[in-house]
Amino acid sequence: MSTSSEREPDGTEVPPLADVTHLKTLPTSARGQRTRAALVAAARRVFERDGYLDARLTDITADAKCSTGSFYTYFASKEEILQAVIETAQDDMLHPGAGRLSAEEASPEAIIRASNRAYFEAYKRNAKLMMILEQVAGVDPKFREVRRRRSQTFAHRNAKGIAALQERGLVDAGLDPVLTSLALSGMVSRMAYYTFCLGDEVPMDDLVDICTRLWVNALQMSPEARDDAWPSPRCGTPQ
Amino acid sequence: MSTSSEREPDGTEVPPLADVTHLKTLPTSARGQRTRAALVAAARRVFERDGYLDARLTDITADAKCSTGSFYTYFASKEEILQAVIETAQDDMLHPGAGRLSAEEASPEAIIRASNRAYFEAYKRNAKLMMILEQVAGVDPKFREVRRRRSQTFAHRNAKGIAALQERGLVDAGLDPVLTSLALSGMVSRMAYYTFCLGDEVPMDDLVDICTRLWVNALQMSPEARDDAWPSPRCGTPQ
Amino acid sequence: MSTSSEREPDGTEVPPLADVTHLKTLPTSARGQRTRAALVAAARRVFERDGYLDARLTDITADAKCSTGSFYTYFASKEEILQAVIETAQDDMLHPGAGRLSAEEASPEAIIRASNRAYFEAYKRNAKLMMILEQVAGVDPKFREVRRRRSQTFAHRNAKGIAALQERGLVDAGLDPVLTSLALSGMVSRMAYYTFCLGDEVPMDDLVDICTRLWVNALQMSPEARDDAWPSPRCGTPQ
Amino acid sequence: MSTSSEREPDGTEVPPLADVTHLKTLPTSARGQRTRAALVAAARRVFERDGYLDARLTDITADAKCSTGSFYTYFASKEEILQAVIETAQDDMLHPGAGRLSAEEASPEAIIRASNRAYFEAYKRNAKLMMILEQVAGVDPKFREVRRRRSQTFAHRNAKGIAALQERGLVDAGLDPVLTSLALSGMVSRMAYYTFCLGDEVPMDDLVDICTRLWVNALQMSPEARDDAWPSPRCGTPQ
DNA sequence: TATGAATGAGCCTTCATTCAT
DNA sequence: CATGAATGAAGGCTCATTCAT
Repeated sequence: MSTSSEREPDGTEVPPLADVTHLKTLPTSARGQRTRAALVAAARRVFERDGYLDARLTDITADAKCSTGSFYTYFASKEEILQAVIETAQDDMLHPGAGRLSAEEASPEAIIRASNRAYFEAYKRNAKLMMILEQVAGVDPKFREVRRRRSQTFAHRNAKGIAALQERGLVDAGLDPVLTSLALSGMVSRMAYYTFCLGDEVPMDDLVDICTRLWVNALQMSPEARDDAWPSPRCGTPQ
Repeated sequence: MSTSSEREPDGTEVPPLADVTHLKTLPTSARGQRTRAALVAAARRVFERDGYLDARLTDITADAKCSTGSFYTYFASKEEILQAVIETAQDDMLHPGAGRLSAEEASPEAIIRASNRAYFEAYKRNAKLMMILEQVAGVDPKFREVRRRRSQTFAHRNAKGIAALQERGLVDAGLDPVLTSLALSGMVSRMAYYTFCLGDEVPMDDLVDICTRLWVNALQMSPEARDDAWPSPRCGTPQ
Repeated sequence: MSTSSEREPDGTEVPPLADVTHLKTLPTSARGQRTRAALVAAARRVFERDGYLDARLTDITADAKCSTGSFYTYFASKEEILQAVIETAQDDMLHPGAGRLSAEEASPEAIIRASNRAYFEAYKRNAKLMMILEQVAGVDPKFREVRRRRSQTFAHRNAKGIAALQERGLVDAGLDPVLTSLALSGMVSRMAYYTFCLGDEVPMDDLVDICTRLWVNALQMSPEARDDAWPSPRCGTPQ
Repeated sequence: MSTSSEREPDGTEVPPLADVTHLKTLPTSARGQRTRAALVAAARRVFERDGYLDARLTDITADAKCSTGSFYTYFASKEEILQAVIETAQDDMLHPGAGRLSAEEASPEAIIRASNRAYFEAYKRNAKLMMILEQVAGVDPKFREVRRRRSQTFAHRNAKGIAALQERGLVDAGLDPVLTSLALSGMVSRMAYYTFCLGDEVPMDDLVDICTRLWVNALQMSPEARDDAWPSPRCGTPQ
């Protein structure tokens, strides 16, 4: 779990996606850890079933087979357990671990394509949780910030990639890398939301194809450049 | 107010953005219409100030200087008055009335640019209401549907424009016009949300520039085509 | 309609079954009378459909095709229109007009039987209204009084009949005529309530048979007396 | 408390008078049981004072010295606590425990008399609650059913007693035992309602006398039979 | 006389959080 | 550490009645 600040492969620090300063310390005993884990798992089930706002703490504790009092042994509030639930999905979202292509062996387009696919697949796996996050982000500024950090992590990564491609003269140098990354990453995340949260049922391959093509076009990547090996950071993973 | 189905300039019917079948009939007397209008205006103020979920009906009626009972003369619930509030903003969002360029006198790029600018400006004017809509869409499927219809109205418009440009050979013929429109329109609306709802403070001109450039690039519009006059439907207005 | 105090055949005064002192005077114009009658008819329909407590005045005025304001032209309150509705049924209940047997031509038992049958048939015709009356009597002392007067009218009638039979030596002289009448009349009205309000589905003939037999037995009417002509007031009509 | 199905002395099962399937489970801890009992006692007091419909939940919790929230720990609604209140009175009504005469030592008439007296005395003790039950039975079908079951319990008992007397040739064999029991039991319960709920102030002894006499007469019990020992089930307890 | 919009007091219910056992 | 009973503020909604037009 990404409970402490991490570093990207190039050494840039990745800000934690949520404020992980727990009021409650993690339990030391094995039994305590089991109870805490049961609560987090139960909370995810209940949140995904009922939504965050409609979820009752008693449903969570019932599902976790513990008393309401025990809840407060591990979490200070309903909010805090949601944060814990979200954290369990962050690794999966940030480092999907699939489709990682080394820059030496893959062209820029292939890397963008792989990143997009990895993103969409991770989003699909966590779609219900993403809906929860959208729900609370609409209500609670704290979770708007959580979502913003997640977006920025992706946008920074991609901005760096775009800038690198610009330096190598492979893409439109007139594009502001930060705004471009923000826009294109937002485009991909929006598509993911439409498809996996709202259920618009676009086939996975079509999603990957159209987004990759639009990225490549938007960056004005020259035909020859698309096949070039692309040295440094990953790019194309949207926010 | 767009209470009845309308038609686009080209004759296509625009679906109403919300189910305008009121349970409560619109008041006939002038006095009733005044009261109803006062309630809708008050509701908008209160929703924008406190958010939808935290808004209390009594705050609305107090602001509208009428009794709680009068509220229920015109609306069956908080939900229903929100729908009415949203309707009052729909015309402004769908037909900004600014920057309309006739196809005879403007190039495709100019039209896209004008549409994007008009969209961003309308979004800015209604930003708080858009946040409200995001908030309730996260909570209530009925309003997810309202938002979805709004998106689809824009996406359909733009898909038609893209298809027209493809027929004229001015843009990448390999792009699926519907998915492309969905993606690029989503990109623009996401940028609007970042900027005007989350307060990321990007200057209006930069927003218009980057989005227009990315549209043009993504569609692979040839340099000469950008200056072409572009006959039929507007394009570039994002969802 | 029994809007003024009446007299029994023997000259005894029958108390009005409801306080018929109208706050509102009866309308003089033909139009007014039509509207009032429409309201009373509508009220009966709505009360029978929804019950008194759940009936809304607006449903009544809507059914009567007049405005809410007009209601108060004719009635001072919801209570008052219920009284008016009940009055319309009183004649039917008190003077069923069927099965009246002259004492010269009928035996005591035949008269009791005819009275019981007339009562049950009148109750059946007005069963829903009787349920309404039970409902409001449970809630409002004013209507408990209405019901009590109705009971007493029957009980007085019957007490007189029992006393007459006792004088003629045809029935058990040791029975207090008032209490006996109260008990036996109550028995019959209870059976009517079970059957026609609660829906216990006892055939009409069985109802009449069992009640008549129990009356005759309870009074210890001698076999020969049963066939005797029975001079004066009707007897056996329960409360 | 009669929370589980019971058996009559002769082995017949007595149906529970109310659906005792609680949505809320009975509290296990002593503290919980104390609170629940306090609420039920408070509810009875408040209902008897204000009537069911006018009773406010806050009055009940105030009287029970607990918070409004605690009410919902034990009861799902006002309706449900009324059911609980009624149950506490059922034992007293069904098994008054007074005047039970063994069939070996008492005549049929003595048993009827004792049963009537026991019924009237139990009714008097619970008169206010009986009014509440009448009130809600007029409004809520669920409680009409509760009342119906109570009636049927008495009616079944008595029907059995009547049938036994018929078999022994002591009473009119031509009477349908079920309808006869229904009618005579209804007569007694009606008298109880008049006297103890409407306040008609008939002395207890007169009530017992007249009802017993009417029962005995109605059944055509022969003078010698009245003194007979009467073996099996109790009879005369009205509904 | 007819209309129908306006009134507003009143109460049931929820559920995150606390704390005595 | 575990338990689960106790807490209590807060607000949406109804509908009989009034009254200006």
